[in-house]
Amino acid sequence: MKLEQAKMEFIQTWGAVGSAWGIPRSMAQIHALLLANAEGLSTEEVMEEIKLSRGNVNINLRELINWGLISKQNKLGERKEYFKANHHIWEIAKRIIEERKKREFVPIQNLLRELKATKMEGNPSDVGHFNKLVNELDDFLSQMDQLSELLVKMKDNRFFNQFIKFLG
Amino acid sequence: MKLEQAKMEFIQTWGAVGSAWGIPRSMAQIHALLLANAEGLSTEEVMEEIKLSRGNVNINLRELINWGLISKQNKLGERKEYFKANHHIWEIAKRIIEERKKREFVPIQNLLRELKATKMEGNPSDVGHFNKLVNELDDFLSQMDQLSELLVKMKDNRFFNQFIKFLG
DNA sequence: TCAAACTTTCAATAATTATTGAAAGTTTGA
DNA sequence: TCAAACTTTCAATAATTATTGAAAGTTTGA
Repeated sequence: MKLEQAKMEFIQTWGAVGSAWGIPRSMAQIHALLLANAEGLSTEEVMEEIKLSRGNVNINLRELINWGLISKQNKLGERKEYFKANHHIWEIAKRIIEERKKREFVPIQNLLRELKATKMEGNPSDVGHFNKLVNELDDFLSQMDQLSELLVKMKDNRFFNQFIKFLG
Repeated sequence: MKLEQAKMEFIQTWGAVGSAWGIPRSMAQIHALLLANAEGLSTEEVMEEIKLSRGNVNINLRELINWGLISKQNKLGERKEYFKANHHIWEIAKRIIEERKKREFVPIQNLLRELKATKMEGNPSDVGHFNKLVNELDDFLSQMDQLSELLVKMKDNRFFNQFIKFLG
């Protein structure tokens, strides 16, 4: 199989999976493209490789920078900006976990904390059920939070491997 | 605060967070509503409480059943079907993890496995970089898979708590 | 067998989200 | 200071996804 072909498949799949989360397909595709290339690419090159408009590429490159998944590069004597992926898998995972936490955990945790602090009026047994739910969810989310902290502290597969082996 | 009001806030937030993943807002809202009620509700009641059309409620109730997050209930002497949430947090988490794995891990893992098995043609250093990426990603995803298996095996917060305390 | 009570389907539509591309903006070096 | 080389913005549009609601389908018990 030609390398180019393999890269394209990788980009397609990463894009599809990304959009199954809430990540825009183009953003995921651009990320995949940059991951697949050791060197940084320019906006033009990205546009060319995955057939996206200038605006789209510009916006999504910025977003990838915000996520901490890629960074700008300047080549000596060139004015053009190049974009290079962060290639350390654990770093990538860390960034993605953090971004998803922001969107998927924090809002619900904030609400739960608020609800816990509130005295409910209503049928006591219904109130009881609801408070139980709020408490259990909050506990659960705190646990997940702690787990993600642990994960984020790990630096590579090797450490993780031991950790898993130890528990399994 | 009135219980009803609190439930509504919970439903709203759960819906918003859900749609920040790939989960349809209505599906997440219906789930939240059923979680918040100890007893099962009928299609009519769900429609009434969160102002959704019959079709929408029907489809999303079915999807929640597919996810294993709710189940049908029949009340003695009544023809109507009632829908009741699974209220065990760890069960809920397990189902969600499994569904998300299907959508977010399996497709990329399949591709990676395929790519690993393929001999690439191209510039050796580019091929090297790409193969390294494929291998590292595959390793990483396997690890996450193992972690999720572990999580799913835990039955409640208490066990998880010890586990976390031990590691932290 | 029939009508009432219910559930399901699905084409049409609405809502949301992503994308385009041209125009405006910025930076650079001569 | 100016024009060339580049980046950014954003209104218009396209694409996708969710929702509606009426009609069709199914089940029940008399």
